[in-house]
Order: sequence, then structure tokens, then C-alpha cells
Amino acid sequence: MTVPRPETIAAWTALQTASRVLLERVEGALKAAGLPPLAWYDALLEIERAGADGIRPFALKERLLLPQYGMSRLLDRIAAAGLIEKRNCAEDGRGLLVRITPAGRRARRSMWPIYGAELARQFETVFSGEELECLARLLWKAKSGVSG
Amino acid sequence: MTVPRPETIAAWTALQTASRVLLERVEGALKAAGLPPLAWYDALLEIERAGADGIRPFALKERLLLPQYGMSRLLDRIAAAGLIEKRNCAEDGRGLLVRITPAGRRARRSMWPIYGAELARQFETVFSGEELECLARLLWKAKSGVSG
DNA sequence: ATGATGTCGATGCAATTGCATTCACCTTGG
DNA sequence: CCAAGGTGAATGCAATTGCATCGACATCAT
Repeated sequence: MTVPRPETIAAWTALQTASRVLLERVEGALKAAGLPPLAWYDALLEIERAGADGIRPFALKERLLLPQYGMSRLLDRIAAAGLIEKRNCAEDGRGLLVRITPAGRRARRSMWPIYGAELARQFETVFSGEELECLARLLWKAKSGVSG
Repeated sequence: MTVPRPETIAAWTALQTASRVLLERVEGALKAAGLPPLAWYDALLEIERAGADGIRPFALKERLLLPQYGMSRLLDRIAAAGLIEKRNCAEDGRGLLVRITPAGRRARRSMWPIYGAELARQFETVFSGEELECLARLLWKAKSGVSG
């Protein structure tokens, strides 16, 4: 069992710090605009992409990296706000199909200008296109990493 | 404000995903070993570094990027476990000084082999030293970014 | 068919987090 | 000194998260 090198610690610390700081800025921008949290955006986007057929919660939870109960409750809240609807699944009696509603579409669209602008602000005033690609490539590798 | 370029979205997505996946692996390793969560390690490390004088919660919260109430409660829990002790601050009647206890030192030390090994595993089997440095440099810049 | 096993989703309960407020004390300007 | 305003820390209460479990249905092997 070896101990990490200093560069590893630096990369890990920078990763956690940057991720949290930027996330906070993005969430802050949404909240300041009176909009729902980021998780709602991600969920709405995936659900919207799934189209009229809807999507199953178990599929959604894998894309959004949420635990099963987390997904279940997130969908509860979004549905309670009228942004999605849950329907019984014909092919599998255990399951649901989740679809976006018109209000859900509007909500997602109203979030994007704020969200997107904040992303552009955080990344594009700081990095060149090459740097962005390099960053994305390295981070992707980190995620896929050992087990990938 | 404009909408972000595709590279920006890729970098942002990769950042959030990588950060969460790796964090989960590290927390998982600690939990699997029956050890306290990562936040305890970070806090214990800073408190231990502060030495016999102790450190003030308001200073700690800035290093660990926690909100004031989050820090207050984290310290409550760590103190309840006997790993730190809180003392009144002589120079400022409002404040505390937090010091590590022998048990706290032992706890931190017992976490490091697991934590460090997991870091080494996640980063050093995937990246070269140069990649690690590049990653750290870019991430640091991202954090400092717009406002820094 | 049927019983064993596996998967999907919900939920009770405990722990944690977020928000707003409070209390105590410090600092500063008269 | 005193009032006004600022800062350090705690906390009541609501919302969210984590954990374990459950109920319903599907699947698979016999």
C-alpha cells in the first residue's frame, strides 16, 4: 500500500476544490435568479431528450449518478411542481415512465440562459479552447480510471 | 451573456462527474474500512497542523470551504467522538480554540493509509506525473478563475 | 406451473444540511 | 463611556440525504 506522491495530492485537492467552488457559483446563479437547483435541470434535460416515450427512473439514475432513493425523491419533487408526469409502464408492472410536461419544458428553458451564461463565464474567460479540451480529456480519464 | 461552447460543456460535465465518482470511491474506501468520513480527515489534519495553540473555527471553515453552521456542527460531532477539544479563546470572548486530542491524532493516522492508498490507486495508475501537474494547474486556475 | 431469486421503485427513520435567527462579544465613532 | 454596527459561534426548524427494508412484479430453473 503506497502513499501518494505530492502531485497526486495536489491534483486531488484541486479537483475537489474546483468542483465545489464552481458548483457553488452555478447553483448560486440559479438560486439568485429564483430558479430550481441544478439537479432539476439535469433531470429535466434527460427526460426531455427521452421524448414522448418517457424514460424509466432506473435509467435516469445511472445517467445522473444518483442513488435509487435519491432519484425517486427528486422525481417526486419535480412531479409535485408539475414539471414532469409519472405514468405506469406497460412493459414492466414494477416500473414507471417519466415524461416532461409543457411546464417542465418551459422551466428547463428558463434555466438555460442563467446556467449556460455562468458556465461560459467560469470557463471561457479563463481557458482557451485547447485548455478546455485538455481538461475534459484528463478528467474523463480520471473518471473512467482504474475500473474503467 | 452568451451560451457556452461545446468544449465548455464537456469540461464542466467531466469536472462534475470525475469529482463525484472519485469522491465516492474515496469515501467508499473509508467507510468500508469502518473509518470516519473524509470531512473528518480534512478537519483533523488542519487542526493537527495548527498545533498546541489550536485553531479558530472561523479560520477552519475557510480552509475547508464549509459554511459557518456546517463547521460548527462538524466540530460538534468530532468533539463528541473525543477527537478534538474545544477551549475558550482568551483573546476573543466570542470565539473558540479547537485542538486535536491524542485520540484525534490516532484517528487521523489510521485514516491516512486507506485514504492515501485510494488516491494513489485512482490517480497514479492512470496519470503520468506530467499529466497530474497539468491537471492540478488547470483546476487551480478554474477555481481561482473569474473572481480570483 | 411454481418456488427461488432478482430488479424496480417507495418509504420509515435517523443523520445531515440549509436557512434564518439569536446571543455574546468585539470595534468604532462620537 | 456609550450607542451602533460588525463578527464568531450556536441553534430551531424545515428540507434533503442515507440507510435499510418492503412490496410488487419479473425472470429463471426446475
